[in-house]
Amino acid sequence: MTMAVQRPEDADVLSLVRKLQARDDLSVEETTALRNAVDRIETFGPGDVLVREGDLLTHSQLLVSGLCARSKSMPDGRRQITELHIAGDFVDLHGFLLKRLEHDVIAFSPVRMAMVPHERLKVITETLPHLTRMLWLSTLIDAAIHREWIVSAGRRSAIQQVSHLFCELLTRYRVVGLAGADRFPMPVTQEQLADCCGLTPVHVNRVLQELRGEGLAEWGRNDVVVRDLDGLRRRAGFEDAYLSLESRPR
Amino acid sequence: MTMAVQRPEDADVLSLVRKLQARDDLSVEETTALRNAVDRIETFGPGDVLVREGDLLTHSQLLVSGLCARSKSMPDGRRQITELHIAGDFVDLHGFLLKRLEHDVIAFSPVRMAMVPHERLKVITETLPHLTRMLWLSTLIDAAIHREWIVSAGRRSAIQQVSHLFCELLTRYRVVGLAGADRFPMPVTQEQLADCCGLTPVHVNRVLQELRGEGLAEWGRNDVVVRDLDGLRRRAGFEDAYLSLESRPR
DNA sequence: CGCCCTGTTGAACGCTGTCAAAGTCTGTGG
DNA sequence: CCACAGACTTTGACAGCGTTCAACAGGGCG
Repeated sequence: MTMAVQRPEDADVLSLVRKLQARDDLSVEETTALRNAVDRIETFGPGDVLVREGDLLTHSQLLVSGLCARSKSMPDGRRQITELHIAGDFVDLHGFLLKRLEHDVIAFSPVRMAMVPHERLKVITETLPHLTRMLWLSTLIDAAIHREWIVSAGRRSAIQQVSHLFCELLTRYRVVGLAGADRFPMPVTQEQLADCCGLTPVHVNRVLQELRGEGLAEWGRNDVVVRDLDGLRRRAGFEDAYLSLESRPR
Repeated sequence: MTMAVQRPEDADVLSLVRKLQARDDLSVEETTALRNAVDRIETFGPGDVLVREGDLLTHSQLLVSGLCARSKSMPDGRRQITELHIAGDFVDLHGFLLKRLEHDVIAFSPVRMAMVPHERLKVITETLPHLTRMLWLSTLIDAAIHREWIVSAGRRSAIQQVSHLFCELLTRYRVVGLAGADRFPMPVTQEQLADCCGLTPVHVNRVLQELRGEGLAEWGRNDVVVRDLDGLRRRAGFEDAYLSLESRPR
């Protein structure tokens, strides 16, 4: 897939600002600093590798639009996805301090990435402590999501795992204002969904049929339609506390 | 179990300093700031709850000695542990910005905790940017460990999971200088180990027998003896890159 | 001495994986 | 407009890893 480079615009940080504002107020100075931290915009297509495992990193990438995933590959070729990222997520802010990631970040759809040089992030840590804490917070929410995925993989049944993931994504899309009334974007194959849940594509297929049969959710080519949110939450045992949706001083 | 309160000493931050120094140099000013951030020391016993899910937090706790765990409880009473913490780990530094944790932190052994008021952490973020980044880094390593556990729970067999956990703990204990030549402390029941791996205690028991039978590792009441580290690593597919053991400017 | 927690063992069950094949959709090019 | 290729989805039969259930053993501690 070809890659295009563009000039950044104010709209590019909108989803990130929404995401952070849901957890604490941001000042104008802070939102401006985020906007100015963006060096350029690049676009990629499905399957493109945005960050390769082990590479030394100099930029962090903010997902402006589209869907991407953190994917860990095993020696035998099997894969496990450890997080899905939607607009407003800094897909490799972890790389700002880790310097190398131990996994790939790959695009699941056409994506627009805002490139932020680590040097500018460093300046933020030296001049804007509250904004620094908010960026730190965003990585802590990533960690909380990781923990919930550990519970899913370790203790939930296949149908609960898929249900839980759907609840999580609907909630996160709502935070940035990108969910429909009862649906959210999901441009993902069943094989990729299987890699999220640690299942096989065959079994994911059966689970999706069961979810449809129970009237809970329907899997489409590009999105998921939630037919019965309460039922889905109950099926999943979903509680949104781990997403830290309270606005409070941080 | 009774709780005792004591005055902090320099030695209380030693393991943390070692852990951070393994990733980047710390200045004297920074190590002093860490030492002065400690308000008091408290001790707890096995089974004690150090942090309860949902509580509003005002301090973060640095584990000085002993072993503790992040534990998520499900409605049906089953549990999943999402991380084990050893000396030098800030068990709820995440709580500094999340303000509430979505899981419990429990002691697995007698533990010594250094209590650090959030107010003092906030001052660090406002005056010591590099130390702030190092503390942030420590939470990013937690997240990397979480991701590895997702892979374990999602894609590794039971014996690989247990082997991988042993490799991880031996490596982390070595960083803070608390591992023996071929062994590390593990004051944990098989049921608790099962909660780490998303398995049943019965199956964990069989896996431990298999590891012993293959001459890879032996499970003791208070520690694990690694008989064949290379073999264990191969069995687990263990790579230590996710622990960010390179010292470099951050 | 006796309780309770922890560890151990065996047998049967079942969720999910594996394997194989057929069906469907979509974009492409003739 | 149709034929075709390739990726994705769907289905069925069967196997296996890990669970469940039950019973028993061992050991620390009151």
